[in-house]
Amino acid sequence: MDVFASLNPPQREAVESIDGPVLILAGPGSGKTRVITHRVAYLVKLCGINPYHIMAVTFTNKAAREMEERLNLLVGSSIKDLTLGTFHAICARILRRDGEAVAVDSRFVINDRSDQISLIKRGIQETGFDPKQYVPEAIASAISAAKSHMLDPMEYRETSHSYFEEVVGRVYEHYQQLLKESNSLDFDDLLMKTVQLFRKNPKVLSRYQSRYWHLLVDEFQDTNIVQYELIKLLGSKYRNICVVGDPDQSIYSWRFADLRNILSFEKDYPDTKLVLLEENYRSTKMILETASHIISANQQRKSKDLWTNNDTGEPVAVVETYTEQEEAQFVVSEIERLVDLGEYNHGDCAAMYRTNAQSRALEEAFLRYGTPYKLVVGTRFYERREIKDIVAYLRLMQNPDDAISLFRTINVPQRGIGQQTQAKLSGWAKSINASPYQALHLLANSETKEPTEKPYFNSRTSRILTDYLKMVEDIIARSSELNTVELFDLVIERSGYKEYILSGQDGEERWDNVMELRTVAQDYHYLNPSEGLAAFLDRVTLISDVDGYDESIPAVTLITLHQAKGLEFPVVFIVGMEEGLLPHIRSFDDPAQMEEERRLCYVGITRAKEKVYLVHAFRRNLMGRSMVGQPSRFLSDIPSYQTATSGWWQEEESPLTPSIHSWNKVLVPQPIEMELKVGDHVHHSQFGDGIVVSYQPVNNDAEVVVAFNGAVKKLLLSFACLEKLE
DNA sequence: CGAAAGGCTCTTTTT
DNA sequence: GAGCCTTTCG
Repeated sequence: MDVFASLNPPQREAVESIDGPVLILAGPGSGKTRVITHRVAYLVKLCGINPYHIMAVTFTNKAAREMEERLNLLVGSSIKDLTLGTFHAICARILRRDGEAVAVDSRFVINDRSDQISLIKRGIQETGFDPKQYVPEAIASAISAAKSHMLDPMEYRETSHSYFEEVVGRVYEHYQQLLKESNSLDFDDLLMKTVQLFRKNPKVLSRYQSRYWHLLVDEFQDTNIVQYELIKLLGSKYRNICVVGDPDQSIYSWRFADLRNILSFEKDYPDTKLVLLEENYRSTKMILETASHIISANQQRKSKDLWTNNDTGEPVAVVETYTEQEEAQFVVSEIERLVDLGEYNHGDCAAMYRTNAQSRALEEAFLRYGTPYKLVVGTRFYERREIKDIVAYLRLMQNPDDAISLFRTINVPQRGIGQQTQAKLSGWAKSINASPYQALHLLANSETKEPTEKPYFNSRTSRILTDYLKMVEDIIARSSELNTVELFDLVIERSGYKEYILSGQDGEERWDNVMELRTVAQDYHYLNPSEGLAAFLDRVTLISDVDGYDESIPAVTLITLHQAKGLEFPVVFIVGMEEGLLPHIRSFDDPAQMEEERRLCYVGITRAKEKVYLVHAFRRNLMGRSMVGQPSRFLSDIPSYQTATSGWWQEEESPLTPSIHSWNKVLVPQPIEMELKVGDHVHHSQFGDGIVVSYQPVNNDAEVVVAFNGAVKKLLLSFACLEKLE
């Protein structure tokens, strides 16, 4: 094997610079993935380093799996000793092994986002606040921010300055208590506890430091401070740290990823070797230039010179449709046209959007025309009710103190344990400082206790509770001798879940989902019982969205722009190119967030190899209401010579093809019935009330500048749907 | 005391 | 349009 064949000089340098810190800034399509895999292959094959001494961190499990497959081809099976995975997965493994030193019980379960929200909601209530006044999501986000900056509740409260932060601090403290009681960790804990473990236990740290001679981190622009600290700690012995990233593709700041990590890296490691990968092998010149124009408008950015030897290609198509339905129809009919021409097949095409809600209109159009598509819904499989139910049962077997899972399973199938009973049980458990499981145990087994200490349950309820407890205890008793699949089957059998789910709505489909989960469990049947169960549960919780994405299926990909990072397609449609959607309205008042929206757009366009369509609709249904939107500001950053606003993409008339207009031409010329003058009060459906600041007749239309509350907008009279207020 | 039906709010992106 | 919460009915 020649590890270097077909690497260009900077790629080769990135692969060969194995002594000391390396920062690789890799533009889109610059062969970043190849560099990383070849670097590992180089270390193992040519430098003779045992994969046991290498850690490679990827952004998704899917990326890890792909790297493993490629390395298997390049290096062979010895690669199984490589430490490979996401930060979260790697930390979970470390904590299962060594977490005791920071009071983490090795049987901990991991709470996903929705578990986290429900626990925080309980935290808000039990701290004496009102979850309606303090939105759990907002508190969750603040707590996550604190953890991402490694602040424990005490430290957080020392730094808090507002009343809201005071509330967050109190909830945070109590939330940690709840996590502890239920022996569970949230995503942020996995990272933070691992850092704490290393900081407080030099011996443990030293063991890991000695093990990892080489560290690699992909998607470094999307790491947060804790992750940075983790790498810094792990790498401080050998200092062979290689990080790869692209600041222009940083799109996770809302998850507290911090671009400053790249700056910190060069500061913390002054001897860093910097490698720039600037040759793009993916896209046409037109596409690359269009993307560059869009990203160049960002202020907070180092400019770089991306170039390609690829063909010039076609201009990017900018398309306006009348509604979102027409938008979806355009995407479908255009794909069918390309397929009919024999130029592409369905699997070459992807439709990308800013928000998940946008997938609906697309899906409907694909279904209606029978065009095959695949919707990337990795995590949503695991968010399904039936899946969460079964996972909750299995979590309970690993960790019966897990209150979330206990209350999720206690009345599913319905046993007659309603909210009242659950609240009583929960309250009593809390009052005696026990988990609900322990409380049930006391209830069932200790007749010696004072009767007043126990809550009163009528005989029927008592019996049901005892039966439930007995079922859980029985399964736990047998769990040590059952592999993951056997345990899975036992849970289904003893809980009566099959009959329950089959008798309900969409029973067959839901049962199929349960069986699909079972096939995942089969992957772990060869491990010993406790190890297998833990690994299975970690996997289903730490699953990332794109993990279930299968590129080999010959169908059109429907995907969010965030999920699309790291993928590539010959043909890319970006839909919803409108103000308020891309850029999203929530970024309007924050320039930094606006720049991130722009990067998101950049990520989308640079996924394309040959064709890009930027599509926007004149009106769109948002929350039931039909709204009129303006074309995205990003469209105006593309020089007109690089866009085709009509023509080339629809040489043949297709019966499906909707009427298409260019966004910068008049769409639906309407007679102007309204005369406005400076100073008039007007109403706009999106921006509210405002005052006309200027009025400029243009052809048959007029440009009106209106000062709305907080924003000054330039509008075209015929499209703005302004109402004159008297 | 539990299950089903209607009214309310809020809509970004996700390990 | 959906999920969550509250109310109402059995």
